[in-house]
Amino acid sequence: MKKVRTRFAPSPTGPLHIGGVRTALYAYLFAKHAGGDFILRIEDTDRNRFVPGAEEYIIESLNWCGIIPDESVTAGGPFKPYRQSERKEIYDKYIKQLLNKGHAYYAFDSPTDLEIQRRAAEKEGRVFSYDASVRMKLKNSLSMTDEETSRILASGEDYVIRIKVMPGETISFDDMVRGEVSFPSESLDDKVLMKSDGMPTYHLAHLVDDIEMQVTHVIRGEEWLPSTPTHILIYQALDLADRIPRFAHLPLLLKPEGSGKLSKRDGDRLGFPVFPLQWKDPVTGEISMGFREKGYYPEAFINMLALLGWNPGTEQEIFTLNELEQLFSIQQVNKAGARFDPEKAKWFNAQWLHRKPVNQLAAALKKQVLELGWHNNRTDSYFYKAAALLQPRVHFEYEMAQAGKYLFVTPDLLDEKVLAKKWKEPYRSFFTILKDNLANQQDFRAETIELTVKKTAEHQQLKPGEIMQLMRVLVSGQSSGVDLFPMMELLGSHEVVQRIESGLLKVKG
RNA sequence: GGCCCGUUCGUCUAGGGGUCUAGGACAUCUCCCUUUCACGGAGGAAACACGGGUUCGAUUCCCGUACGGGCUACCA
Repeated sequence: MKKVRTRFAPSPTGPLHIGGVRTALYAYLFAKHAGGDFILRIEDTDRNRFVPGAEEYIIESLNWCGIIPDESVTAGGPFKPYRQSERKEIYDKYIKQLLNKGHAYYAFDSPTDLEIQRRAAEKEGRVFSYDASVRMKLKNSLSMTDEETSRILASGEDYVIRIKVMPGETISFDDMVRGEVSFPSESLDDKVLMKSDGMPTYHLAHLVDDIEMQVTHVIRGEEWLPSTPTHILIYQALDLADRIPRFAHLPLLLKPEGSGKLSKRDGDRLGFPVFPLQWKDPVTGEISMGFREKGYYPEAFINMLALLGWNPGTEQEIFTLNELEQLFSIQQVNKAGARFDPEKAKWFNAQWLHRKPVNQLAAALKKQVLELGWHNNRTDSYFYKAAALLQPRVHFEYEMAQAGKYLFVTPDLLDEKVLAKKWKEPYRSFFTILKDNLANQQDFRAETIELTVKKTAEHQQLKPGEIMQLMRVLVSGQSSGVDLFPMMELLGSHEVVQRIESGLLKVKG
């Protein structure tokens, strides 16, 4: 049994979209589940679309997600180089083989020639396709004599090399997520294998590399499904039919609303990231937000992505990368496209935050509070307790300081709505008495505070329910927040008494 | 247009001939807990696109239709 090897092969044309990250994740999980290797290969055969910084961005993104390749440009490996632009000679060898066997041919049609063909076809309501039905009428080594071909080649004129697809065949293969898929060869065109600049196209390069790098399973997006039969034909032409990898074509990620696949525009329009990391366009300087910068944990991010199109068949929803590696199976991948739901993404982050150790949150909270300049003399124990109170009520770490502002700063405004609705002037004397009772209380713990409050209320013939909300507003300024009595304990007797005192002054009679 | 792929609650999905009165999660609504607020818990509303077959029986299999998506570049 051959060792399982999968790869993720992005092209460095910009930031990695979350659909791409998911593809990488599935390819990684598939390999790891089988105890195999995961390779990162950079497909940079198109010089025109190369974007500086994109390759580094891709590597950093995967790294942030914890998707660590066994072999890559940075990690090296037995099949280096892992950048296609550095593997030109290898492709040339394969091209020559195809040419020699008559499976590929030279084509001299200029881009303008082809454009004319397309227009003409369009006029007749057809779509031009460079295939067996027209190739003998075009300028190529099949329609010309060998002498002519040699002469043009020698003259240095631009040419491309195309695969010669024979009509009348049915190409079928067994896709791991879709099952048996088949195509008539007439529906295929003579795809360009080598461009006029001497670089191979994706179709040739990826296939050669997959063979050379001993890739066993090709896991990629659904957009590649229509070109897969051409790839199979190339394998066959190369006498590599017995080494064709298994294919798995993943469904696409769709927009949260409307139709079509998820794009950068959707993120901008609806206010959520579509990229793992923030990206600054080197040309326009435009900045696109990233999940990392939006406060998402990488664990939550990949957890969410993993469930977008895959499901283990149980009711568990929170998984570590490790668990995913153990449970992942390509048979459980859905066939239909999945809409990305930004709301559920937030929920995943909250779930992970609720599971974080409190001291991690305490450290984050401390940093935020210090940055805001709210208080710098709080003890670490204070931050720990504050973080513990805040933990269940936030979705992101960065929300903590603002959500618990009253734990650090005396409120200057009290919630008017609650006051208007619940305040009655007779309560003033109650709070005055309560304040004194609290001031005299030796043991200022949540339970004893609660007892004091209830006893005092009882003495004044008040129901605790009447004054609880008002007490919260007096102490925190807000109508909602962390557990009231633990909050008072944390603030301490002196602070609480002062806040009630100054709060009462702010309440209009 | 052509080729290919898909279609279970608003969204992510489980289930794949009878156990489906179609399960879970997000969002939404109600209630409970907390005489506060969240977390949490309980419950409600909410789906097998449609039409034909096959079958004793179809959400599940087959065929059509509709709808959605992808591809149709010397881009990947």
